[in-house]
Amino acid sequence: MDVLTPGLENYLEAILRVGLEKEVVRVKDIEKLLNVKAPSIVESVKSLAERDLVEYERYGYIKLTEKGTRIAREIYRRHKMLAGFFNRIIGVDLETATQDACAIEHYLSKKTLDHLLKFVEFVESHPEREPMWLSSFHYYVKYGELPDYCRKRREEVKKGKINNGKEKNC
Amino acid sequence: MDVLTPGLENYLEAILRVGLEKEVVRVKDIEKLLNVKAPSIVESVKSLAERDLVEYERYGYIKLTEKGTRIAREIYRRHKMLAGFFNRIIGVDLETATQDACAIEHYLSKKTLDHLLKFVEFVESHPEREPMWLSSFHYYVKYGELPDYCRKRREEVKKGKINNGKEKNC
DNA sequence: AAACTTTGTTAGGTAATCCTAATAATAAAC
DNA sequence: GTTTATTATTAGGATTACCTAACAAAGTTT
Repeated sequence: MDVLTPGLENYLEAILRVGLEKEVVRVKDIEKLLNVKAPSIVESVKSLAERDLVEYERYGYIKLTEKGTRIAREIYRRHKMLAGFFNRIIGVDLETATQDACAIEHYLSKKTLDHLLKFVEFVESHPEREPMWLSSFHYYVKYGELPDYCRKRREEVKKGKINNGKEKNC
Repeated sequence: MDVLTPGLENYLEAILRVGLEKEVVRVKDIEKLLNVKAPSIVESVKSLAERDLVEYERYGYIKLTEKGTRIAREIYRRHKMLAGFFNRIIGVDLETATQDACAIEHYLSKKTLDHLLKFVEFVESHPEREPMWLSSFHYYVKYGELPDYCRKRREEVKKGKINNGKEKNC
């Protein structure tokens, strides 16, 4: 089950991410990516090596094993999903979204992660254009009020002119 | 600033929550609520007392100070918002939603929390009935496919019969 | 009020993550 | 091929947040 602590998950993910950009992964790369000092990294990489998730020899490169790669990809998928959710749906800037995804990605239950993933898929199932309600939400966040076409519609609903009950938030 | 560690935030919140249900708050109440052994609680309550967030004397009751109450309420608001988001919007059962809210509530940035709150408000701004797209999403999560009326509509869009570009996910 | 039960405290310990300072290995430059 | 610079490791410590076991106080029963 969940043998991996949040910290170790984070290192595993970082190793994968560095590996996507560079030929080889070294301690200093992780140092930069995670803003963590070298000794912490060495310690954690050793721990990952004990679990057969990475191969590592003193002063050498850090390489994910097959098992490590599999798990790291899983974690990274989670990360991207969460960051995308915060950024594209909730409307937070990418940097904050990424940071917050990092902060919570190791703590959510499988079930919630699954539902969130489905939510993102659902919302973005037609990626050519975002759903109307979502645009409306982004407008709401930005300007603090529902956009014009919504207000108008609401007035009408209020006056009883429209009430098909099929639309919410506009 | 964020002087409060995640753990302490959690105890503060727990004290508030117990206080909402019972006249007085004691160590054993927190013990039950958080599933944590007494010594951990005593330790943390002492720490909260040092910060003037609670009043506490050995073998006595635990009482939030004014400042403590203010902060605890803030934290609890966050908690409820997140649990509600997971439960009512993302569609996770209440127990899981609550658990996951607990797990992440101390780690999210102010910005993201703010956007999430707005999102919940936005979605539930007409609480009499949930938005159509949300019902559609819940159906999607449950049955793995878009509900009938959506599929039908999609077919029509595909055939070029409809394409007003104003609707997504149905 | 003595005995028992419940509750709270202290002391001491563990695990996960981080750190600094000192040391060692490797790589680069002269 | 020494010297220098970069990079990695070890040793030792701090913090947070838990725990168990032993003890102490408060509350309850008879």
